[in-house]
Amino acid sequence: MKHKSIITADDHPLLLKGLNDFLIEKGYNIVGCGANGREAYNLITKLKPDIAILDIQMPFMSGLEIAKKCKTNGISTKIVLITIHKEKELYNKAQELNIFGYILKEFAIEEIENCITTVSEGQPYFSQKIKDMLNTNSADDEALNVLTPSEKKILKLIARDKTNKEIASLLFISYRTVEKHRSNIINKLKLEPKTNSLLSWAKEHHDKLQ
Amino acid sequence: MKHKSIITADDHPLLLKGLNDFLIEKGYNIVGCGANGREAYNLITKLKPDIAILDIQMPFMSGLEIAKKCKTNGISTKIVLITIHKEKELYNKAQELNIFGYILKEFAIEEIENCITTVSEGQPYFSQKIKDMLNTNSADDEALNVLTPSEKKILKLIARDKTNKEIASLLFISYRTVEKHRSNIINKLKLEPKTNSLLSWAKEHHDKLQ
DNA sequence: GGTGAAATACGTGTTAACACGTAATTAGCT
DNA sequence: AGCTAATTACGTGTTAACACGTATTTCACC
Repeated sequence: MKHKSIITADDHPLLLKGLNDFLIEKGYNIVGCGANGREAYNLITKLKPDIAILDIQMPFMSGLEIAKKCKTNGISTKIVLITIHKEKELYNKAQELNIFGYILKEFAIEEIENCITTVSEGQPYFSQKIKDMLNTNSADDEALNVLTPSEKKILKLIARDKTNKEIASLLFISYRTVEKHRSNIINKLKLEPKTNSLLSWAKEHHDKLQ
Repeated sequence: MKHKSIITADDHPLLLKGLNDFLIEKGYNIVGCGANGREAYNLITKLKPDIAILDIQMPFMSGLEIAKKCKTNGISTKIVLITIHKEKELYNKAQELNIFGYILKEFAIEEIENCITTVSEGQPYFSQKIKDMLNTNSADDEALNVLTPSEKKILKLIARDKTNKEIASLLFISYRTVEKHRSNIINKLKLEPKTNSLLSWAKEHHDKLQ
């Protein structure tokens, strides 16, 4: 298992060093490492490693973009993302691309060996800790699924500080329709009956609105 | 210089490993390291190191809290904070406490040796990169300084979804006064003349409101 | 080809958040 | 003691964001 070739990449030099040192001490076969997304992608195309352990957030190219390009270019390197992001959105996106692993940096040391082992065998590995977190924190996410497509579209515009009339213009509908949607959204989300509870909610959850 | 005793602490195991490995390779005298704020503080009180390199965001006790306790307890350990936070607020707080250094994790490897050298000589070291960033990114921060204490207090409550009447009750003043403050804040911040521009602004900048 | 959900829209009314002007009181500073 | 900024407060008016009910059209789906 430890003969599998691995490359690593993170724009965080200290973290990259920590990761490399750890894996080398454990006897893994690190064949390269990059300081940003572009370097990482170049390494992958050149070395065609078995596994690439990548940060999501990197300059020039994100871990997700790298995964996408690998998929379209038919590179069989198995991508493992290692990140601080706990957002469900990213987690879902990761599962859609051919990503084999997703680890949180907080628990990297405990989980990374398990992850590499599992991924080496061709099985995906998604941190249990992430699953736990997403489950405990998904009340609002579920609420979002109650909304219809139009309602979601309007919510996004509300989060961008658009007034009802502006939204109406943008969507070529009456501002009264927007008002009605707004009212319906408040009902569905069961927001407290305050004047600006909807704007407030939209602002607080704007990261989940796309 | 390299004989100075140093302890490190970060709740991020990989990063902590990267930091320790790096410093040890460079020949520094690492006498201990902690995985969270409490461990870090215990190490400091026990070992009284010359320098403590701490993350800001840690469980149980933040780097800032540790600095504060060291100050009140008369411990002369020089605190260096190493963080991903680019917020001016934290930077300012750091300068108020007896903190000797402030480094961004992104540039840690380039700057940490300089920092340790400078701090060892009893001089404070604050990353030039932070200063650059704060200057380019401080339009809103400066705007905040235009506000009076009462106005800031009200802004915080607005960001917490309080209505004018609720704020009035909380502060034992008339809701008309709150309205006036609100109007004045909008003028000072030069917000666009929209109905909820203030709530919107407060929500977007609530992290800078304390 | 009917049925239900979604999208569209209006009538009517209430309220919170503003604008703009004015003004009294308080607090800090010299 | 005197000056300035801050805080407090009201009058008056406008508008955006709601609530609640109702009604038509569109569309997917069986």
